[in-house]
Amino acid sequence: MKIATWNINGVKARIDSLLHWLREASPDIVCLQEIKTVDDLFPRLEIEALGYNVATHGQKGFNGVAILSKFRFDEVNRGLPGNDADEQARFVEGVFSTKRGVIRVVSLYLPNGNPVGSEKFPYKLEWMQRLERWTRERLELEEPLVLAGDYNVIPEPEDAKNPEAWLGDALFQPESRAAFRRLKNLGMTDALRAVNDRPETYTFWDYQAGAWQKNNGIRIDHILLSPEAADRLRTVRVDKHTRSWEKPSDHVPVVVELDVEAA
DNA sequence: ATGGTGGTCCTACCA
Repeated sequence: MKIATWNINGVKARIDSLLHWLREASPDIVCLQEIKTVDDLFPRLEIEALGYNVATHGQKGFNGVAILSKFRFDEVNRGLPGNDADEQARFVEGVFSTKRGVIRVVSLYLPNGNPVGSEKFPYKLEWMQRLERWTRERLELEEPLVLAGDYNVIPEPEDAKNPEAWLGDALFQPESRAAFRRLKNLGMTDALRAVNDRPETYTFWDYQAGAWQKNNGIRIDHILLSPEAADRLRTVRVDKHTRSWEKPSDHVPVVVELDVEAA
């Protein structure tokens, strides 16, 4: 089973690229972030025509996440619990049947948090605290769990070409990095780090200042696996070539292959 | 480099 995450930075602007990549990569489950549309305007038909089921959690203009799946959804849960005042669409969970129990897959778009010092940074940390609590509860189920998405966290200096340039940024604050470590310390495995030690593996390059041309990237799109999922991890791949396409997203897909079969 | 680019939606806001 191939499970991918991709921040597509606007599904309407990216639909041709998305369809092309779906045909090329043939992932079984895809977690999308920043769809930037309400559910009714999501280009569902074109994607369904490729054999995918679609679950969206959209919002007008900003944010928005979705899961595409070649397998039928047993269950869909929208929104990260724990704060009824939070109206931002950043979290959707899909549950699927496998030959041995279920697999749970989350598409998450963690708050950016910039600028540090504004109300956006504590919102980011509060969201991460809720994600930690949610994950701790899900881990009690002892099921394969995949938390895939744009975490907006640079975990370590080696996850940036120029780490010193990010010192004042919410993505690289000690508090953001510590919250990401707490999530991992619950027992979650950073899939890419588990099987890939190649230097300069990034998932985001800014549109500005020739960042792509200079490979001035950062690794902020992560796939975290529960023990039951990590034990079945086969491969991890970053589809970096999509960043060279016309009208690219500033993020590229990350794909894991798990030794899990759908029912 | 108090800029640089891009998406959404039409006026700024977000990243």
